[in-house]
Amino acid sequence: MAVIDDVARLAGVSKATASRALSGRGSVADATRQRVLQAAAALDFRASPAAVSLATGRTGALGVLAPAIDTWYVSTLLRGIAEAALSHDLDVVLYDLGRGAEMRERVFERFRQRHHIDALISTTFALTHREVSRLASIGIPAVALGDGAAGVRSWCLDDERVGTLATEHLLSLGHRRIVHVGGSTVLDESLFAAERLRERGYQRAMRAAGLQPAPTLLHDPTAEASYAHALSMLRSPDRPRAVFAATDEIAMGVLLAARSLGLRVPLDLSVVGVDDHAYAAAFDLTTVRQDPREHGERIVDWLVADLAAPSGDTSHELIEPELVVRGSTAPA
Amino acid sequence: MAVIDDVARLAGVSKATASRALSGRGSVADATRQRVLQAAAALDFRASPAAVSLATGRTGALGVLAPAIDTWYVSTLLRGIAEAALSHDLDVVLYDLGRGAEMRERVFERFRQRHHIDALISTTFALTHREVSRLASIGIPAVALGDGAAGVRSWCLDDERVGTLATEHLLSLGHRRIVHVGGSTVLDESLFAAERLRERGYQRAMRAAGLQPAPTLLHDPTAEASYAHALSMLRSPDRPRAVFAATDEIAMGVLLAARSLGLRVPLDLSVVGVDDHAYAAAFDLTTVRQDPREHGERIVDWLVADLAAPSGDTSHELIEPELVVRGSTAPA
DNA sequence: CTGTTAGCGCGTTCAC
DNA sequence: GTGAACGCGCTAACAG
Repeated sequence: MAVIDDVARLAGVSKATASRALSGRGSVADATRQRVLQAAAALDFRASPAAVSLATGRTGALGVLAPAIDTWYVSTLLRGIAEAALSHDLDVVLYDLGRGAEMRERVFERFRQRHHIDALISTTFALTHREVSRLASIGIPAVALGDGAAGVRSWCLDDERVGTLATEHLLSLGHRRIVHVGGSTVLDESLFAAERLRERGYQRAMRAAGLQPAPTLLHDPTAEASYAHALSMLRSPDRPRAVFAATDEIAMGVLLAARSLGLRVPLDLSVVGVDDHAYAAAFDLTTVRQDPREHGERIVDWLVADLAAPSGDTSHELIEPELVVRGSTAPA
Repeated sequence: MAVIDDVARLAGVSKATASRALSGRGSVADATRQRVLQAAAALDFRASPAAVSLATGRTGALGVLAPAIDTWYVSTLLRGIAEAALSHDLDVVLYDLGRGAEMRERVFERFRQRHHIDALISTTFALTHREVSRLASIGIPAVALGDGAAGVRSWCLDDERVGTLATEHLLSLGHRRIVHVGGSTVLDESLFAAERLRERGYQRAMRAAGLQPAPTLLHDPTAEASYAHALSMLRSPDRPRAVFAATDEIAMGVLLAARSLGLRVPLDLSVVGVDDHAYAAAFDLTTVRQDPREHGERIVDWLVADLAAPSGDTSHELIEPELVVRGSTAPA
């Protein structure tokens, strides 16, 4: 494999000039640049990432810190990040926190090593306070998608707005017996934050309509747990006529339960979810959409700009959710 | 941040000795090694990955080449890979091929650069012949999970066995009107290979039972497309009494269609899927399990061993599938 | 605008 | 078993 010295020799210039011509930094005469570029192409020259990294202190890689990536939201987000990173000529290094404490500890220990990555993207609401402060002490810039930490640029879906959007949709259809089914409290406190905000949005919308919010039903945020809980909820004689589920996965569990009980959706029961999960259309589910792929692209673009010219921006930006009406909701 | 010179000085030895003591290569007196280790710990020394990489030619990273990672199989596989890589102190660099041709081209172009990664794991059946040969010319060792390429160590689910397992289960329950619903041919030829094998397994089992296999119904391998197709299939007067779906996602579409037509599962219709998808239990779906997480761990472990001592092994290993019986299948 | 020189932080000969 | 010197491939600082 050709090295930069070969290119310089073939172009009849010094290593330094070749480097300048190749990287675009520093000024080089046009004719000289052309010769260098041609020589590089002829030799199929590729700079050694390790050498560049050692000389510049940059790695050309972005780290992504994610809790269990086998979920719709995180894996879709990752696609957006990977695509955007590639277009900026950056590698994506994946750190999966898993679902247990042991992995998390090992990942954070690994972070203390130097210069594996130029910047870190922490995704979804899974960092503890201790982890946030550990990240801060590493010295590489970090941004967060989700509940923002102090001193870190972050984006977050406006989860309270999610709750009011979904609830107001049901209210506008004339529903009054509306129940909110949420996720569990067993996961991280910071994940719980999103759930609490969605619940609060629901309660606010109910009260604004002069209605008493029903107690939120909590369980594991999976279709399976939701199915089991929804069965008993829907068997009750005073069952709700409308359900606002905190995620599409939960909503799917409710839909499956309703169907197996012979309830017709949306005639006997209206259901709204959150996410616009890949299956939401197949379930004909009305939902509040968020677009993780676009989130990923947005965060990478921002990071690349900030890497080039650090802005010191530590703002926390709310992402506006969008209601998608499908066939799972109908007038009361 | 402390460098190895600081460690050497504190321990009262030379850089060379410090390096030997830290890496474990070369012989160092026990007492000396202890002093170096203590000094390193005291200074919280971490070797610079870039410098190590430049000196040794190793990057300490594994590349993972994946088609669209927002699918259950790939994202779960990625978890297994990430966890295993972490335990071997390796980074995971993600290359998402996406669903279009443009991304693929850019990813493969990127591969031509040197030494981003020590080895490459290509996952699921998505490589074209041209891509396989491009990979081969890169010079970094590659292994494949899926349809094996010549000269590359590979693992693959025994897809024909998948088909016979599922079909024989339905046959053993007394079913005779069994239809196979498969994925589409619009994706890569190599993905199609798995589908064809599952179909062949179905046909073989049917013929072995003295039955005529029905023509396979093909459509996009999503729950949504499956739902639409299943509706018309199940409305037909001579509808099947049992369905073997090529994936759980397809099976879910069939189940949703059956329920919306008022058909009772498994009384009126038995359904078998493939994967043991995260939702399979919620759907109470009988399925042929594969364990992508375990596949990921297995492949990384093999790779690490082969990196340490290249075996030249280019064998192609079949992974045995396992039937999981749940409530979506019952006697005819 | 260009060439020379000096590192970046390690691993690794080769002497001793 | 240990130390001095060199090299990995590139970029940055300084002259010219």
